[in-house]
Amino acid sequence: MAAAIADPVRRQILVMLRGGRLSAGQIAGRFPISRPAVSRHLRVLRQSGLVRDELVGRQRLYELDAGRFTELAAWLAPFLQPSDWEHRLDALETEVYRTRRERRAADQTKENTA
Amino acid sequence: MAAAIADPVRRQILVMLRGGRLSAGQIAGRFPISRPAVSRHLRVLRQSGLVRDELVGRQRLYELDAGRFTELAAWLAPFLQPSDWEHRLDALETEVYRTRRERRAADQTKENTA
DNA sequence: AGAAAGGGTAACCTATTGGTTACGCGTTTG
DNA sequence: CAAACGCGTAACCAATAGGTTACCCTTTCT
Repeated sequence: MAAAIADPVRRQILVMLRGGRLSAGQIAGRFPISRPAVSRHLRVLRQSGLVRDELVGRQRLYELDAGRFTELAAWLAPFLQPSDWEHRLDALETEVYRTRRERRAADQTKENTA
Repeated sequence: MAAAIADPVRRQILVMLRGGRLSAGQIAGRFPISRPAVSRHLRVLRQSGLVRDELVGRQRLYELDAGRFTELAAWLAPFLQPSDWEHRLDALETEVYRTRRERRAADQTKENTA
């Protein structure tokens, strides 16, 4: 799976898919290489599990599979320093951190009820 | 740099180095492949910047270079879901999170003083 | 039904990679 | 100072990866 992100074209594809689902043709159209070449990159990504595909009519739509990225992050995490995590925390302060506290509070309530 | 972690031997080496500095010979000794083969993997890791080396007498000691892992994490982060970060937060609750809050408090104090 | 569109697979070629053995060079040791 | 140690590099070889063109299947349009 780590080998899947080794190739620059495949990394590009992953970044593109962050913007939403794309068909094979749309993806291939954005690269200077031939369509079959892109098709094989897509196969590698599929087999690595980083990407999922669905057939819709005569086209095949691709989208990210978030689960696998979590595995990558899990492997990477032990190499990171605490300060790295702090930066992430800063970035997500308003997003995650608050909702997290809110759910905490909710859980507290439940515990008291139970 | 992403290509550096594509190879399983190199990933193994990185994991080994998490335990501290190791000489080239110590690293090579833990693999079934020949020493020159390992030596070239080490060169790839060196050139990728994930690893630093220092010559000590007639041996060459290797250690992780944390900075590059941060870059990897930065690339990976946009692919992760908020829930992933929450898990990390749980794992680091006592480590980072508390000291973070403590420093926050300290900064607050400074602001009031200034 | 036939033509066109979307897209994967096969066969093929070249460049890269990862392994091996042979070798060279600086550092330690007897 | 010579022998031994630690380790990188060079030359070579087989396997893999990534590109290309040619081909085939399925779905849509007329």
